[in-house]
Amino acid sequence: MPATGSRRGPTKGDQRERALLDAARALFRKRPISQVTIDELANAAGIARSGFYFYFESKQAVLAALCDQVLGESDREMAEWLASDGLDRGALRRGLARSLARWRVDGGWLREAFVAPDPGPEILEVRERVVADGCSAFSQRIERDARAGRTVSAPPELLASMVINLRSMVFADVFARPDAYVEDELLDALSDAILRLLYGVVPGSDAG
Amino acid sequence: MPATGSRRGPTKGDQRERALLDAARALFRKRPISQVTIDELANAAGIARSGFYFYFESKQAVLAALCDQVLGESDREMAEWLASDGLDRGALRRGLARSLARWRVDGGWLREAFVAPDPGPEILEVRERVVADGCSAFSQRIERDARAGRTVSAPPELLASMVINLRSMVFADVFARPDAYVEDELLDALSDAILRLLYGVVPGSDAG
DNA sequence: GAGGGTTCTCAACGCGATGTCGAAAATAGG
DNA sequence: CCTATTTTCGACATCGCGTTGAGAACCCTC
Repeated sequence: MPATGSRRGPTKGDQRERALLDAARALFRKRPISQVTIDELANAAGIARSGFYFYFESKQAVLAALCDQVLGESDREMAEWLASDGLDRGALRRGLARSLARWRVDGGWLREAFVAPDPGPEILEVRERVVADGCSAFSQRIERDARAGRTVSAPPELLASMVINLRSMVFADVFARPDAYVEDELLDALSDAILRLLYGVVPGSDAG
Repeated sequence: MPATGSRRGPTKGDQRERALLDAARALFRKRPISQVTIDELANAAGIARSGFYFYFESKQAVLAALCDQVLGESDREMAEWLASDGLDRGALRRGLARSLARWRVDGGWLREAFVAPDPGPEILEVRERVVADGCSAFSQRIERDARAGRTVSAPPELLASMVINLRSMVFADVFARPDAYVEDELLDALSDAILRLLYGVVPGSDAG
């Protein structure tokens, strides 16, 4: 099997690997992943098509690597709220804002990667890891709330996956129709919706 | 361009078109759409690969026709709740149950079709129509509630899309991991979540 | 600055899926 | 039975993927 990649110091090959990753990110931002051929990906990185396979096994593998990269960056987006106490709508809203900013840039292909019909094993692995991590982080927050006496009427894992999915889908929709929403209003509505979903009411709001 | 299909009376060709559609549905239930080749699709319907093109222009076209078919059947799932008055958790839950039953069978490929990265124009058209219809139906229900004095704190269209997406994602998850949920509990939790999302509280529940 | 191992590059090949064409077979009508 | 339309299929051309094996570039060490 090829695609062992380079192992020694940061030689020429590492530059190429980066170049491929960068080229891929740029291309995926412009066009559906399935329409980007390995040929043009390689060309964009300055090598021939067959050279591509020295670095990656397939387009899926590039995608997985790219996801890893981006998702690593995104880990801290919601950290503030996850660590916070009480409902803390402010922290939640800030986290959502950070998350939305990322979606605005890389949302398209990220969504493609994560929602793809038949992802290769590499993607599947990244996907499962990320979903599991996200759900467990949210679950913990929710369980903590439950112990603190806040009302939570469904299994925390289910609520966690609902919140995560809700966020993703709304952001995906924003990405698809950028002009349909005003960012501030959207963030307000989404924050409220999540708090309502989790706890039934929003402090300072008119629910009752 | 081929694929004009048969136009005269219900001759032999119409049977074949149906056979193709049926074969496609059966195959798509078993395997990711992208892995189903036109060759095996045609064979399953009893004709040679090249004969396929007499009936459809591409696999995408078959998929679009199939979506049309299924989505027509599904229109009435949530009708009861949409027409009902007040919170009517029972009607909501029944609608969700019906919807879930369909997802259990056709959810996989439907999701693939609707969530696909770069759908052909045919799919795109069906998709947009369905999403628009669904959102507007839900929006109307929500607006009616708002007028009736029930508290709704976000734009109805946004809430509608949240509810629809929430349902889809939860069902998609059920489809992916059938054993992770108990149907009754799931439906309870989802009904409550939706009511909470929309109105903040659930009648007879412990929110407050 | 020659040798030798590793790292990197690429042209050529084989494969499988798609879509097109034109000729032939089935079918229906007169 | 003869003819026109509908339906079927084999052969071809194309495109993208992944592999292979030969060799160029690089980087050490002596």
